[in-house]
Amino acid sequence: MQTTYRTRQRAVVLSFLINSGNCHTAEEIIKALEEKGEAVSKATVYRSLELLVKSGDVSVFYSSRGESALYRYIGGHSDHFHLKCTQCGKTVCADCSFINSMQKHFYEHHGFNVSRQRTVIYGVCSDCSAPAIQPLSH
Amino acid sequence: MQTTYRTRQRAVVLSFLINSGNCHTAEEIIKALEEKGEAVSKATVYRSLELLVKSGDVSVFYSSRGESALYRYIGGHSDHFHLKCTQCGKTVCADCSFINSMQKHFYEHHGFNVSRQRTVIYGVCSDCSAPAIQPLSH
DNA sequence: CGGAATTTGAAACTCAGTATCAATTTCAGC
DNA sequence: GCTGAAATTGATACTGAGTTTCAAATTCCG
Repeated sequence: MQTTYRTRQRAVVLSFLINSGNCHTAEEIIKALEEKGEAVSKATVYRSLELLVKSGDVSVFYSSRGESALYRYIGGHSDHFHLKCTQCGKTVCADCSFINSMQKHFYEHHGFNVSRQRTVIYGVCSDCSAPAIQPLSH
Repeated sequence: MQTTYRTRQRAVVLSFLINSGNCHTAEEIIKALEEKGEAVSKATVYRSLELLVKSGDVSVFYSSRGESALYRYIGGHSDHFHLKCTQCGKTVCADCSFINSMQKHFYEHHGFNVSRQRTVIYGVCSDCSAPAIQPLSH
């Protein structure tokens, strides 16, 4: 299925993500478009996002249950992982070359082709590490 | 808060996970206990799981939204990541020393203390990759 | 233009997980 | 072993992100 952006609604959702460049929940997008006077219904926003993810223009990433999925424009090529702090909930993007080694390792030793866009690394960020830094657990 | 297992319900949930050794959704646990005649209410199963996760005996892992969280007994020491295939949905546990390097990298370069139990690596498994690829065994 | 096919939006629905609260169980002190 | 405070349970109601439904609107294409 070829994704086309021939409707106002899809174009508006896509361009919102392109202009922002950041991660957004579906609800954020709905609200933002409403405020811009470019209202698009909930159902249509979800449907558009699904298409955009399928076409590779946008990445989804699911953190914990109870938190909404985050959508982000990647224009078909993304190079980062998400680091999510389990204490404060903040999400940071890690853009660095170590990721290549990781990808290589999992491919060569586990036959597993890592998806950079979808992977989430959980842990505790530096801000939340207690004064007396806990030793690496387990 | 010290986690104690002084109630029948918590003990039953824990021992179910210990005996199984596998990942289970909360609903699976509820149903299984019912069938064993050891019924524990939904609310209590969720509460017990939360305690068990806090105490480190059990790990949760959230895959995509729309799929339930998976709980698994880890007895306080787990050394693996979850590799989840975005095509067939299968989840594999990767237990290997490379994980130490990863943990070290994210700690040293990003100040981020990676949680092995909670992290999910997404990608495409060898079964779903193009025909010819065979992983090196590990 | 005109009819078929696609897309939209409002509203109802789903369902994993959470909150509520009265009833039950456990615990600590006696 | 008894007793009252504290913790825990379970039935049920609730929540909220995401999905489904279906009639109305829009787009496509000959």
